[in-house]
Amino acid sequence: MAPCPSPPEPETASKAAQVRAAAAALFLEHGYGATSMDAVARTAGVSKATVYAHFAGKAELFAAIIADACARAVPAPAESGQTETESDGQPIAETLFHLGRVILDLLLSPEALAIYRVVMAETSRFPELGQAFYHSGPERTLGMVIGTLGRAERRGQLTLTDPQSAAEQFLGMIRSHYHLRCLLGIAPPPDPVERDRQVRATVTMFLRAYCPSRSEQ
Amino acid sequence: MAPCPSPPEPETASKAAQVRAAAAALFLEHGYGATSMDAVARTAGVSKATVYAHFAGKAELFAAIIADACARAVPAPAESGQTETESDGQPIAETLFHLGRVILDLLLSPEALAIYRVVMAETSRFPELGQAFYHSGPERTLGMVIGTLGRAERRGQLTLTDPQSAAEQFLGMIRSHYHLRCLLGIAPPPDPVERDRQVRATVTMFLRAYCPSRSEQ
DNA sequence: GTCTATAGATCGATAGAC
DNA sequence: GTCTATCGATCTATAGAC
Repeated sequence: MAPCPSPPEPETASKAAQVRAAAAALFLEHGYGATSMDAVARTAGVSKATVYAHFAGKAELFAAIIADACARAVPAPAESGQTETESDGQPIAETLFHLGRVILDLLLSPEALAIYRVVMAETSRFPELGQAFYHSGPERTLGMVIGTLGRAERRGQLTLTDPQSAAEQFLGMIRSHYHLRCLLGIAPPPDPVERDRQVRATVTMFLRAYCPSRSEQ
Repeated sequence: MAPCPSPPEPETASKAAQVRAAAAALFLEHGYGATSMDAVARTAGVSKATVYAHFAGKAELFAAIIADACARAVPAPAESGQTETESDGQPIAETLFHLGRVILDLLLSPEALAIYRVVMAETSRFPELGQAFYHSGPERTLGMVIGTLGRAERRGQLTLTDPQSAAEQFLGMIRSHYHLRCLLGIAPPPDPVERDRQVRATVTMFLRAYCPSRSEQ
């Protein structure tokens, strides 16, 4: 029988991928200092020498894993909800509610919370990671909100003095205390009903300040 | 000559205080995992055995230092600006501006940023620290804002459906992206002029939504 | 590339003299 | 209480066989 080039073993892919998966799980759960290369190798089911054959060291492995996590956890919902939901006939309240709900779900996802915690903790040791995360995460989200607010303003649905400032206000209210409470481990992420209530309150307040015709709320 | 009970040596106080000071500086700058007991002892100018004579272990030392930092960095400005600034004759815009400015300065202080980073990073290993920090920090700040908004509402300066929700919105906008950017090390804390502009924009937006008579803005 | 085995350094914590 | 000296464990990283 011919040798099978890709064995259907528990190794889902190459050894490098196993190492990446194990390192991602451990780094995001326990942080940089509390994760040892021994634990990475053991979790990945390979030897430590194999880990060092694919990554130059612990710092490089950490940087690669965090960069991966940033690129993977963010942009998927970032582009959605922009073309379909946001149409001319859509009330601005509905547009903002959907946008805010998507962003809140993203912020409160376990992966995003883990990335926030780890990147904040290691900004002094890995300054470039904070930059990379900010550009691929919060900054892109902010740009998305600015775009939505700007288009709504051109449609006459909003009256803004500064779209950037209004977008930061909107995002700040969406995060509110929930993001902080979850990052500190005070309480588990709220259920969908509570998230709806939170986003609804934000949109209502936002429109009271920036909507010329108050009929939508 | 009589023996001097408190020598005017570089040791500012007792050895225990030296250890606390050194541990606070190292833990808040480098985090829990990257700070060794050797480094604490060396920085404090004492031997490692002395450190262990005053604290049972690294975890206990860390918990003591963080609890100290929480109690010290927060309540000083927490009670100010409540009785003096907030009088019946004061316009609500001025009250909110002063309150927001104090809170923003507190959030962006290097000590507060360090505490946020360290506590968030170690929530899995020290869950009680997240609770302690939240109660002595963000929760107290939130209560202060709720109190101010409630009193303003009773004076007829504001019309709120829910003071708690409005306070969280106010705090979220005050934090905005500055707190996040500083936590991630993207940019240094903004200068006083920029902070004024940020708080002013927040208060203006807040009053457009919640102030029945719009004459103040 | 992948393994076993280990070097070399550092960690948290302690023993014993004073 | 404070010191010096050190233990045992663990860490990052590598050498050498296959």
